[in-house]
Amino acid sequence: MESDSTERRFDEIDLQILERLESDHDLNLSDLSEEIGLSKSAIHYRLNNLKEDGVITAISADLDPQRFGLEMLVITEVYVTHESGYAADTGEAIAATTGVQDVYYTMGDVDFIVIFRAQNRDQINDVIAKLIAIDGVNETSSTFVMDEIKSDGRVLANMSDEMRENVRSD
Amino acid sequence: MESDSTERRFDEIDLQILERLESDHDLNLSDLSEEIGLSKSAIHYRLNNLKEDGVITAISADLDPQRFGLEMLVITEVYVTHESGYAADTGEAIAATTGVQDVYYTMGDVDFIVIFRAQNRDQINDVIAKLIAIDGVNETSSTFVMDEIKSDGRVLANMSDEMRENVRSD
DNA sequence: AATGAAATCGACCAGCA
DNA sequence: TGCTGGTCGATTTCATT
Repeated sequence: MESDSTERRFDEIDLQILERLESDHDLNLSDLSEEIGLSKSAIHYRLNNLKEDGVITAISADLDPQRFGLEMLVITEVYVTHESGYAADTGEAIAATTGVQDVYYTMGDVDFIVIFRAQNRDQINDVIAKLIAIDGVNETSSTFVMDEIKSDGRVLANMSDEMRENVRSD
Repeated sequence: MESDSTERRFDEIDLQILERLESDHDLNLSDLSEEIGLSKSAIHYRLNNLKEDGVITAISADLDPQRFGLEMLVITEVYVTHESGYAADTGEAIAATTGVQDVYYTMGDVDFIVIFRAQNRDQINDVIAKLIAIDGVNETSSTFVMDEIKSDGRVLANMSDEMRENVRSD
């Protein structure tokens, strides 16, 4: 599983395989083989390369948060105190807070944007209290998400034609 | 693949299976079988139920955005005009914008929070221009993400012990 | 809901272009 | 390096409890 995390290029076959598997990995290698017009072994060979190369970071099961009672999604802006220099430690502490899903270190006014899920209001308060207690955190401002209109971490599925062209080898 | 999207409860075995597969589905059913102390068929049986029940929404390949040159992540706040009533149409239009990954309809000051990736500054400008052009959109304010400290959509992995207890059937 | 046996599918290998 | 066909091992399915 090697990965140097730099951009690379893909031929149309790799892009087709990736696009398909990014949406649904529960498939017949035989079907894919026919659709693309390449033997099963060849697809398997390409898949192995894509995994070793770190393009595919994992095969994972996607779970529905609703079925676990996680009906609330909160986006919190975190401001750090001016005195603290680079806020790397603060960022790590935020990321280590139980329940926190995403932590982004941002440019500009706000220092961190934090996203987390909760089953009820008490849990929301708990997380915010933990964030405020972190060394270097000065202030927080939370927004409640009323509707998750789109939440789609897929990479290729969200790429425009132009973006796709930029990674094509042909 | 039935799903009524309501909360349900899980026994410890289901939770163990889900926790494992959420992180890595490149599994060895035999290993899982030994770890958990249940026959391979039984685990497969439970897996089928979890899929049909909509708890597992998909098995998918996770791709590294960096390898596709998507080195920039942007978070944009979108404000709608006061005249437009419920902003459902506006939300759908935002979600349909090419490149956009997440769209959240939020309470309070800001109306939508939009997250998208780009390969270069031109693409960022393109997306923002498209957002402003949408009917009902009044103003946008974008923040550049300098460091993606944590970005982990896994559900069970981010649940606290308390949250986990709340969905346990035992 | 779980089991074991039978059918099916994916992983790997040696060889080839 | 990328692909093929075949073999072995693993998984999915099914009848049965």
